[in-house]
Parts: sequence; structure tokens; C-alpha cells
Amino acid sequence: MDVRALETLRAVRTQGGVSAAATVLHLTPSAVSQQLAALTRDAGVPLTERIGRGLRLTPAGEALADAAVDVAVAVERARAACAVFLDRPEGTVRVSAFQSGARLLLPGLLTRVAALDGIDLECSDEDVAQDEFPALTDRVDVVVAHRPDGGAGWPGEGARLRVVPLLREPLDVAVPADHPLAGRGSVRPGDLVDEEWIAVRQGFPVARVLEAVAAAAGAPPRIAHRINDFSVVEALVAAGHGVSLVPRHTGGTHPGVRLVALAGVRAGRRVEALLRPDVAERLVVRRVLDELVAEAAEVSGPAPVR
Amino acid sequence: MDVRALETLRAVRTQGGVSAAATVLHLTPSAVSQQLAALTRDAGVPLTERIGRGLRLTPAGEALADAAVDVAVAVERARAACAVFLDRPEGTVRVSAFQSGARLLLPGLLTRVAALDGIDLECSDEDVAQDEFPALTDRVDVVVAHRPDGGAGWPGEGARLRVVPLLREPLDVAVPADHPLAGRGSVRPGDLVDEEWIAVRQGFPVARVLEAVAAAAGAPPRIAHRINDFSVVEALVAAGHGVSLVPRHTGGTHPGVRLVALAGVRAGRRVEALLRPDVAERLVVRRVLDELVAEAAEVSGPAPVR
DNA sequence: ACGTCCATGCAGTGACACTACAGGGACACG
DNA sequence: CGTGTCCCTGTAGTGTCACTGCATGGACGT
Repeated sequence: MDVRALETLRAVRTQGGVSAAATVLHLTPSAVSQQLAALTRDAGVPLTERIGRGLRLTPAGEALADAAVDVAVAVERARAACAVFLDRPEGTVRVSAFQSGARLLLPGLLTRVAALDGIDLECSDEDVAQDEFPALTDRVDVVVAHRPDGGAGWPGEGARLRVVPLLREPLDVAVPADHPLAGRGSVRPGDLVDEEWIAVRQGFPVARVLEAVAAAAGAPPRIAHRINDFSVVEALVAAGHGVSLVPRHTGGTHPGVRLVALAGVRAGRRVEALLRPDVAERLVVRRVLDELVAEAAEVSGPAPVR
Repeated sequence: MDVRALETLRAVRTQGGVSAAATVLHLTPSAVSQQLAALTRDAGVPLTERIGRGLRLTPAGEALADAAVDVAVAVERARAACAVFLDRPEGTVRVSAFQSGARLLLPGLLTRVAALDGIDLECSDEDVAQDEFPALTDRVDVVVAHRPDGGAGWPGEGARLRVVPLLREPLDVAVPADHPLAGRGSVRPGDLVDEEWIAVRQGFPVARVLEAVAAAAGAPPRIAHRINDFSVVEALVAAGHGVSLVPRHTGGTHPGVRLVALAGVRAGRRVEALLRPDVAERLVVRRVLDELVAEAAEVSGPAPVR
């Protein structure tokens, strides 16, 4: 039973197909298909079944993919067992974050890690829909993700995916500086029924929060634009093209925008680090993760995260 | 980090050298040496150090070998995860036992396993010293071993070695049928000070028990012969060449020999099954092990084993 | 009906792990 | 103190095997 093939099977599951798995594994689809065939022959039972033009894992395949995670964890533990005897942890860690999270955390993280000698950090920003965050763990080591506060957890959380909470960020209402509500200490959903909204794209993490706020006000929101980048959002808000929900620590940088706290409804997002369980065993990754947690605690203020 | 090399490292530890490890792995010493070199390069720290003309694992090597066990366990779990989806467990299991244990347990085990379709059993008998039992787990799947009752456990028991208790067997004194003590219900160590003894070879499992018995009598034992095979021992006893300690369920088959219970001193042996933790994950091995435990319970009588 | 996408099979090639053999150090013996 | 033996470690050679590239077939959408 080849460990490499097990890793491939795991990638096929999370990526949802042979071609996608081949991409993250830096292989051709043919190689992945052959590995699957060899693994199936070895296992004695079908591990995948064709579904349309793609394929899906059978129950046996799912079970084997679960076991593959444990194998990968054991292998990384072995590597970590040696790394303990090295004088200092070395290596490169790849971190990806969604835009606002990247702007909030990555600068501080980079300075922190620069102080630790021997650790290289490769950062990237990723703009993906809510349910695509877990699959990113195949491309990078640490994925800084976010999800609506109070929503469901991540699929596979625990066994397939390790989740480390970083911070909770309330969502405030961004209004133009000359807006009637700009001076208010807080607003309630009912105050906002007449506003035009600038929302994020469908399926992206905080999209549902606006719906919840509007539901509290009793009317569906009037969405004028769908913009993902909060700096663009603030520019539009400042120009009077609508109001928006923006994370408190991320927003408020534009001079023409005021943030007003939202009362009477629970609106916020959780920022969390996502890792594959095997990657979480690497010592360098743990060091970086520690710094990331510390940085998150600092930027979210002295108040406790949870 | 190659899983095969990790397995090799583990074998080098248990076998105590490159050549011995090469033998059990069905490789040449050169191949083992090269795998070790590659693994060391990968780990970044020395895993072995030369000691005389052999070699020994460094602390890092020990740690990595421990981790290698976990890797092997995870891989076998993966294989077992697939085997669950097969209609019935199949495969071959190799069992080895010391002579008297083999005579006691293997016939019944073979009939039991023959009733289970699809499982092949390969049996062998091994005559090794006490401290060589664990290393046998590299050659066969299940090692039926024995050790003096009350003695220390096996090295590496738990993490490196799985131990399954089978039965406890008291040691009786075998005397000729015409011996003055032959009719007695039990004898005490003091009754035996004048006897000549037939012992097992130095270092073999129950060698120390005789010393303990003699110590209770207050005089060192007079050992006339050292014979490992109990059927040979009984033949010598029947011919009047001395008395001996023999396991109760094993001995007493020779017509010219009587077994007398030993009172006033704790004399017995524990028969146990030894397995590598990864091998213990295989479903077929578990099935065979269940039958072995059941067989042991049957031959040791209705009394509880422990 | 056609184009696109995806998984799979087959031939070719390159890397890599093994065997065989030689070399060097360490212990035991005469 | 020399010699023999044992054991581990390098080097050259070879065979195996996994990957790439390309062609094929099926499925979905237009």
C-alpha cells in the first residue's frame, strides 16, 4: 500500500476530481488515474466510481482516505521527531489569507517570523467562496479563512481539517461621513430599511449576514452592488453609492467613511486558521501558527477573543 | 521520508544490526545501509553511530524508530479499513511458538482456523533464548512466547510490542514413577535438596525458576544436564537421571514420570502472544489471535487464566 | 449534432533502488 | 603483533517502475 497513492486519494477527495488533484500534486491526470488504479488493485475493492464525467469516492474509498490522513499524520510526526534534534526549526511555510484577513494579519506576522531565524514565509492572498477554503489546504500550509459568526463549522473539522480560532470580528455598518447615521453610537436593523446595500458576492463568507440583518428589519435588502474587496467597498460608500457591512478591524481606513456599531442583531465573523492535520504536525508550521495566534490577539485588542 | 526506509530503521533496531535486518527484510546489507544513509540525509541528524563493528541507534534514531512504528500502524489501519469492505478476511498468518507451547496450542489452533474459510496458517517452532523472542516478530506475525511468572515484562511492551496473555502454567516437579516423592500430593523446596536436576539451557525462559526454588531450599541446585526439549527431559527423568521442573499442561505424558505440585514457592510461567503493533492491526491476524486465545483458555482448563 | 471537459489506457523514457563486489575498520585468535 | 573474520559502507551496473505525452471514449451543455 503506497503512501504516495494514499496521499493522492486524499487529494482526489478534497479536490473533487482527478484533474484538480493532479494540479495540486504537480502531476498529470494520467499519473493520478494510474495511482488510483494501482491502489484499487491493492485494496481489492473499488475506491472510486464514475459519476457523470467526474468521479466520486465509494464508502471504501472514503474509509481509506480517512485512514490516509492518519498515515500522513504519522509520517509528519516522524519527521517532527527528527526535527526536535535539530538545533532550530527551519523550513518554509506557505500561508494564504483572504484579502481583509491578509491586510489585518500578514504584515505583523511577517515581522514576527522575520525575528525567528531560519523560517521562510511565503504568503499569498486567495479570494474564494466559503466552501472552497478547506481545499486550499492542499496548496498552502496555513489557510486564514473566515465564516459568519454562529454558522456551521467546516466540513471535516477535526479529523480531516484542523481549525485554530484566531479572532472574532464584529461587522459594523459603513456609512458616508455625511450620512445622517454617521454620528450615531449604534444603529438597529430597523434604521437601515431604506438604504441601498453593497454586498459581497454570492457564496462568500459574510453574504448571509446581510440577509440576517435585513430579516431583523423585516424587509429584504436592496443590494445595489456586489464587491468583495473592502477597500473598494469603502470607496463606493464614501462616494455615496450605498452602505455596507464591514469588519470593524479591517474597515474605517477611508477618510470619507464612518463605522457605526450594529445593535440588536448578532453580526460578526470568525477568522480561523485551517490546516491539514499532517501539516499541523510540522514544527515550523506550529511556530508560525503560534505567532499568527499572537498577532491575531494583538490586533483584535486586549479583549479576549472568545 | 520514505516509509520503507522507516521500516528498515525499525528492523535495524530490533535486530541489532544491518546484516540481521537485511536478512529479515530479504535484502542485502548494502541496500539496508543505503536506505539508512538516505534516511539520515532526509532527517538531517545522524540516526546511527558505529559501536565496535556493529552500530547503534542514536537518540534521534530511537525517536524516529518509535515514530516508524506509528507509521506502520497507520498504514496497516488503512489496509484494514479496506478489508472491512471485503466479504471475508483472507490471507496467510505466520505463527511461531516455542516447542512445548507449540505442542500445547498449535494442533487446536490449526483445527479452529481450518474452520474459518480463507485463512492460511503457516506454523513454525522456534527455540530461542528469553530475550530473543521480541525480534522474532520481524520473521513471523504471531510469536507464542513464555517467561517466568512474576518476572519483568518484555522490553518495549506497549509501544513497540503488543502482548496478549494466553495462559499461566504452574511448574511441577517431574520425578520417576518409582521415586519416593512420586505419591505425594505436593512437595516443598526443602524436600528436593538432595536431587540432581535437569535444567533448561542458560538464558532460556524458565531457567531462573529453578534457581528460585533452590534458593528457597537454601542450597544451590546440582544441575546434571541442560535440556530444552521437555519430551527429552521426561525421558531422562523416567530413566532416573534426575528430576526436573516441567509445565503442568505440557508434561506428564511419559508413562514413567509423575508430576508433583510444588508448594511454598511461586513457580510458573506465563505464555503470551507477541506481535508487532502494525501486524496486530491486520484483520486476519486478529481473527487468528482470537482463536489462539480461545484455544489457550480451553487447554488451561475452566479456571480463569489470571 | 458538435464542442468541451474529464477520466482512462498505452507506449516511451527517465529516475532510482537494488544486487554484486571491493574496501576499511574492529574484535578475536594464535 | 600479525592474521583471519565479521560487519558496515561505498561504487558500478542493471532492472524495475512511475511519470509524461498522446490518443480514446464517455458525458454534459449548447
